[in-house]
Amino acid sequence: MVLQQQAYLMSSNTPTERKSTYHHGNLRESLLAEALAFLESESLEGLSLRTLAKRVGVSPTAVYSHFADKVELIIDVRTRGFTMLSEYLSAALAREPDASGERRVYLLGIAYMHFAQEKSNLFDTLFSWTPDFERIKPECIEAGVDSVEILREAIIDMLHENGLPATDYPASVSSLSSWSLIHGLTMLVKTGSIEGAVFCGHWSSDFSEQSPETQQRVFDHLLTIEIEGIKAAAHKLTP
Amino acid sequence: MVLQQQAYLMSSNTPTERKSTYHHGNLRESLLAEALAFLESESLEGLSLRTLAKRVGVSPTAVYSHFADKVELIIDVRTRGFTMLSEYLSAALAREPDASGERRVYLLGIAYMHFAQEKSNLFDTLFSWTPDFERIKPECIEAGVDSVEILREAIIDMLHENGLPATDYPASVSSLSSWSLIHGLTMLVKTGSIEGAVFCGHWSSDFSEQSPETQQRVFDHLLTIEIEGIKAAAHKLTP
DNA sequence: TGTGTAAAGTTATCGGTGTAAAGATTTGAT
DNA sequence: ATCAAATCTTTACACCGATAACTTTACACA
Repeated sequence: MVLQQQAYLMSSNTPTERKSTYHHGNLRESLLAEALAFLESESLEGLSLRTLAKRVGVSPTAVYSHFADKVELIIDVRTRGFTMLSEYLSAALAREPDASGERRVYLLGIAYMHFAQEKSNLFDTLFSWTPDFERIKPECIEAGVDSVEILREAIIDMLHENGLPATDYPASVSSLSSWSLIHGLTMLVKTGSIEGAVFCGHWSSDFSEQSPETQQRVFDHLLTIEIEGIKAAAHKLTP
Repeated sequence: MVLQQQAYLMSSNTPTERKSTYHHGNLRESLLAEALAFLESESLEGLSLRTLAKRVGVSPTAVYSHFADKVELIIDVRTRGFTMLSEYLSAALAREPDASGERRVYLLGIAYMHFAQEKSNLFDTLFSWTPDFERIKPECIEAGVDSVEILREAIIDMLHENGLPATDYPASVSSLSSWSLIHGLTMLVKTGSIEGAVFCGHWSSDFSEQSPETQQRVFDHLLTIEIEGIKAAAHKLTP
């Protein structure tokens, strides 16, 4: 690393365009960070290796020293994204340490939707894009599983709180049910499918134009249906 | 049209590459049909105007006589797709004309997932792709609303069958809840998110490797939770 | 029955993209 | 000190969406 510092000391040719090192030193990490930064404001569709390389200050094809192709970069971005989602969900629960299981299910649902809105393009990269099956990396699955485990634990506690069977199968099915509901709602809101569909004509205007209170109340009702459903159906959930 | 037929009679230059007409005559329709055919086997990401034009037998830029750009073509493909989805759902109900409301909710859920699997790339085009807000066409919304209306009617009947309030608000919220659940499950299965997440470790293997019976049973349980939830929460659903 | 205008399709071309191949530079182990 | 491996650059190619200027055809109107 001493040698690396020496490299930084080497002077550049032009004063305007100073390129102190031939070797970037941390290119792979920089590219992933830059990709995540890019997705803060622009969609995955608009992401290109060339602009990424330019922003990092490297030649267009330098990327290929660290990623086999564009797909592999996206794959690795996704792993980061899933980790970020898990941390986001954990943070939401940490803000209310003594929350009951049922309350935690609620908090997770809200947090999930918030993440999808705040990191909209990243969320799309996680759930509206899939690599070919054979290219999926175990690290990515690992990162993804964490999120669901958090939900699963909340569900199990909720089942216990209500004196319901909380063995593997009912816990799995209830988790999947809750996740599907929240994920579906999130996607439908994000893609604008709800506008003009369910509520157009039934409400005064589009869903996104409703007051936050109205949106909040609808969300609460959906989760009420979900939780009441789990309570009512739990004893029927046998493999 | 007589003149058009005359045009077809004009001989071509080479015998291998015969181009009988300068004017295609039905290009817009052909392009949309070809795009839908393309999505039968390949993803939206891989769809290009150039290959579309080539398949239809027309120059690369002829597309621009009928579509402002690639986005507009996709927009119109989506309108077709939503119509196809509505028809698919209607057809599923037509096969069981005397089904109860609750039964129809079930049938719609199954049909929705089947459509998403059979027309996977088209489904992605409908729900994982969105044009800029200002480019949305009313025809597309119209076509999309039809599907939800079918579900909404089933839900209303189901509410009536159970002596529950079936006015606008509870019907809307229940519809949204059911749609979200089915849509979320569909997306999670399609993107492979479920593999390795909820069931990895809790079941013997990945979800898609489960027997159809097992998958069916899980689906049934999810819908049981949903329907029981609506029944249990219906009286709480006030605006 | 011409005839001219607008619609429909073509060719040429531009900037941008992913990526393969070959060369230049740096690093680090021997 | 040297040399191979890793890293980055240069060059090049095929493909893509899109624009502009053109040719061809269709059709309304005289």
